[in-house]
Amino acid sequence: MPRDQYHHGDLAQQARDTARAVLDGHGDASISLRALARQLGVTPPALYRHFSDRETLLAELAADGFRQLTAALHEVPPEPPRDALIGIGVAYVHFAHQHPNCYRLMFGGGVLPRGVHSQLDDAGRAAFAVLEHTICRARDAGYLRNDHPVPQLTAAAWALVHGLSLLCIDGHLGPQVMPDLLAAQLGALLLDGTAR
Amino acid sequence: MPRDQYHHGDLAQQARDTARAVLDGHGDASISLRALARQLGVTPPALYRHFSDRETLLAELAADGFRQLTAALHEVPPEPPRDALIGIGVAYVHFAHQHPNCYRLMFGGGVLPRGVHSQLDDAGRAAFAVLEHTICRARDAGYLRNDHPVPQLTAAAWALVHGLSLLCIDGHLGPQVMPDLLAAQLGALLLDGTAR
DNA sequence: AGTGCGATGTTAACGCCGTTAACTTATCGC
DNA sequence: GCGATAAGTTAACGGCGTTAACATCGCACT
Repeated sequence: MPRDQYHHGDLAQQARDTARAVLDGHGDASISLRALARQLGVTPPALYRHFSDRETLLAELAADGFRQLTAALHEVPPEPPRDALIGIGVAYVHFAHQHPNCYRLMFGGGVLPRGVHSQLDDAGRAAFAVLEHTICRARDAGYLRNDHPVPQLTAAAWALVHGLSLLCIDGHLGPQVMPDLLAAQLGALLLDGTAR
Repeated sequence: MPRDQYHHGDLAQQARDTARAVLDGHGDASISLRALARQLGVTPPALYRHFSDRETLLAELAADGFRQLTAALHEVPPEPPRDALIGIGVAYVHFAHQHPNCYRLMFGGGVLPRGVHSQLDDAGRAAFAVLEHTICRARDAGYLRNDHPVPQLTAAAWALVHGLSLLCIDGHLGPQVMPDLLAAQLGALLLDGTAR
């Protein structure tokens, strides 16, 4: 229990928390190490004792987001297959809608490179694995067509929920859409097909 | 035909071109007005005679991207409906794959706000209209189910191609995927359904 | 109890950025 | 020619990420 003077003991976590608040409120572009330091009553270089650079801090936030997402997906009941698949999709879009700026950071592409921050890559793969596992189970249970390879089915599902998440987040679908409902409807559409 | 001294006559277009090259090569984050001015042999404030700020320049690039995309979608043969729908999807993903950084700028969300740069909004709507129109035609021709509203079908199609584009661009689907082929396969999957 | 050392801060500085104000020069219509 | 205006310049402000060099705190060991 340190006195909050020189060593105030918890700078790393406080920095993460504050940065996360800024992220949620104003987006990753608004996260500035100098502003962060100011807000924490510390000089800018102090943060470099805990994060090798700004990008690493962002990567930690994104990895945390992936862990949250993974947890949310794990809460979806695994049976019956159809409900599990649609439930995963709804949970996915729901997460993105609840944490839009975090989601954009996680999947931004331009801002965080792959293959550099290993814990970020791992956390991302873990989230993906839940989706893939659900699809495998559904196919093994005979619910999905087996004339298409699993990676293709997975790509379709992921593309649909990922695209829907971003379109919702960015307001491209108009203001009054209800993401959870729409996710369920589009999930059903993918399962049943749009042609007649 | 100005001597390239004080007024070199074409700064605005040259700036757009150079910025576009930087965008394609290194992403929007690497576009710096100062570096741009340096590269064009001009002082930084000169650019402000032609662009009210950095964001406006980026918006012009993004709007140009939307116009390119719209043109590409218009080249897809409109018949028969199934081929038109899949063709639109393939062309869409193909564009994103060819101009990843431009596509990210167009749909980045965090970087360019809606409702601020009207020409950008217009260009975006025009691209969307092509997709929606194709779906309307297919439904009117009796090819698509009519127990779902058009906006829902449109959202499904758009979400799929948008999501697939970004997943490809960001390398989330592995290195050896072929975007055009995958787009055609997933398009068929959405039309025919994944359940059996 | 003293001491040395590593962890954790600080100060000062570098070079980059976007942007603005005030000024200068070129070009074009009359 | 000349005057308005378009298109450049110089100089400056404040913010940013990051680094090097230095200072201080607190714990582990003698």
